[in-house]
This record gives sequence, structure tokens and C-alpha cells, in this order.
Amino acid sequence: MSSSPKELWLENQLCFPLYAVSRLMTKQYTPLLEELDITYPQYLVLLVLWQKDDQLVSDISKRLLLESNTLTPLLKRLEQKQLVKRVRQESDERKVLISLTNAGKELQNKAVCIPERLVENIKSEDISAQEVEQMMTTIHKLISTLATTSERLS
Amino acid sequence: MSSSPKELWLENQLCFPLYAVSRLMTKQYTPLLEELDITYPQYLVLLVLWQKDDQLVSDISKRLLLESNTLTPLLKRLEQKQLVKRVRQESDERKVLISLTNAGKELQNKAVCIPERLVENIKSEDISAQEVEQMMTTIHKLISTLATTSERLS
DNA sequence: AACGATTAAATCGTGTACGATATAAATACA
DNA sequence: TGTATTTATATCGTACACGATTTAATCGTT
Repeated sequence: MSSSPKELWLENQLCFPLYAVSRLMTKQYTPLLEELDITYPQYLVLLVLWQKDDQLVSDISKRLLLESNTLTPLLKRLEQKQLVKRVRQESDERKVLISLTNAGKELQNKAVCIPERLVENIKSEDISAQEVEQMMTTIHKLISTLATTSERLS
Repeated sequence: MSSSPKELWLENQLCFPLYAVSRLMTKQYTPLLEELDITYPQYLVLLVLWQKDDQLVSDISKRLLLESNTLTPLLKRLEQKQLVKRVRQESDERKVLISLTNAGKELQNKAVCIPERLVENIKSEDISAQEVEQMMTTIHKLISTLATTSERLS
């Protein structure tokens, strides 16, 4: 069936399954987030702000592992939707503080049901809660390994 | 520290860790793939073709879970790089067969070392091979669950 | 005070992702 | 044999991602 060495098979590489599952998971969120009129990365930013309001672009950047070149336009779109304010700090004009508007705070009420609804959607007989738990533990370890190595490179 | 219910914490949602680890993993590939002058999704397409040459756009689509709206421009870029040919089938003019050029086939020789080099990079004392194995098993189950549910919806 | 180095965001260009729609070919079937 | 339906790919518009660079403000050192 295959001509290539098995190291190069799609399934045997770490990358593809992670890439595929990430995209599929995002697609699960999409219809739920449409009700809030936000995208998935916008939802992540709001999660960060709901947990702690008034954060710098650089704070959000560290949290989501996204650079300003991704965050700046995204935050401008959230500002257009009147969900956040972007205010340049007086004490240090380089920094921009991101704060939730009232609408942004209130959106949290519509969002609280999302995690629950999502878990409902992906429930499967084949996959135990304990198994998912374990996967998450490994992924968190992987993230800290990879995040520090890519930090070292930049 | 936090004002939001813990269901809405970034770390407790399935989505963010999967999203973050996928992007971090892709970044690990980037410098290796630069040597081949291809991007990560282009690499995935080539992996599919190296395993079995001469596949339809729809075959690659099923394999990578990417639609034609993503694949068509990507394949055109691979064609520009002279790595693949795109030939419309005579028997059925709707179908487009994707085949490796000689350069595309030869690129495999430069790619064989990538999986090994990558595993080297992400090796960590905290993470056992068995643990990664287990994570992959769970992720594969998740993918088949999610892929079938999203198929049902479309 | 002066000026090079650092830092925080923003800008730019390229390449995905993907929903929605379009196009054109093949098929079904009345 | 038309004609409605389905299928395979392509096109379009929007929104990320991200490397590279720019801009402007602050810091550090002399």
C-alpha cells in the first residue's frame, strides 16, 4: 500500500493528530460561539479577561501564546463589537490596557453554559473521563516543554 | 484572583490546551521545513502523497480533513514549486488528480530525518514515551468521534 | 543631557482555515 | 431526451497565525 518509510506515515507523526484534533475541536465551538457573535480566538481572549479584567496586550500574549501581530487586529475587532476597551497607559505610553466593557462582562452569562454543552457533544462510549484527564496532563507537560524551548529560541 | 466560575478558566477547557499544543508543535516543524522550502500544511499533503502517489483532491481532503477551499490554493502553490502536478481526469472532468513530480519524490529523501529530529527536540524528562503513546491513543479516539459528528452535521 | 539598547505594540506580507456560494460535469430519472 | 439533482472542485470574503520589520517610548550607561 505504501511506498514511504513508516516514520513518514501521517498517523505515526505527532503533528497531524494534534493538528487535526485542534481544528475539529474548534469546529465544535463554532456554532455555540456564533450565538455570541464571536470567533474562537476571540472567545479565548474573553476567557482570559473574564478570569481577570484589565490586562495588558503583553499579559494576554503570554497567556495565549499569541504575539501582538495576531492580538492587535483581533482586539481591534473585539473593540468594534464594543466588548473591550483599548487604552494606552499614561505611565508608560508603550503599553495598552485591555478592559471589558459592560457588554463584554455581560457576555459571560451567555458563555457559562458553553463548556458543559461542549462536553455533552464530544461524549463517547470509547473515551473515559479519566482517559481525557490523563491526556490533558500530558498535553500540559508538552506545552510547558515546547513553550520554554521556543522561548529560548527567540 | 479570578472572578469567573472555574468552568470558564482557560486551563479547564479542553479547547485551549489542544489549540496551544498544536500551534507549538507546528512551530517545532517550521525551521526543519524551511530547509525544504515548504510550509507545515504543505508537508502534510506531501506526506499523504509520499505514502501513496496519484490521489484525487477529494482523497487528500478525506485524509487531512481539509476542504477544497483550503486545498486548492495550497496545491496550486505546491504546483508552482514544481513539487506536484494537477491533472484533470479525462474520464470525469470534475476530478483533479494530484501527482508528485520527480522533485516532489526526491524531496522525500530530505524529509525522512524530520520525525527523528523532532522527537529529539521535544524529548523531556517529565514525559515518558509510554505517556505520549497513551495520549495519541486518546487523541485518535477523539478525532474519530469528532470527525464523524461533524460529518453528520454537514 | 545624550544616545545606544531594550521593550511594547503595531504594521506588513504570506499562507492557511473555513463558511458560503459558484461552476461545471456527471448522474438519475421522469 | 431533457431536466433536476448530485458531485468535485474552485472562488470569495473574513479572520486568524506568524516571521520580519517598524515605530515610539523607556531605560541604562556614561
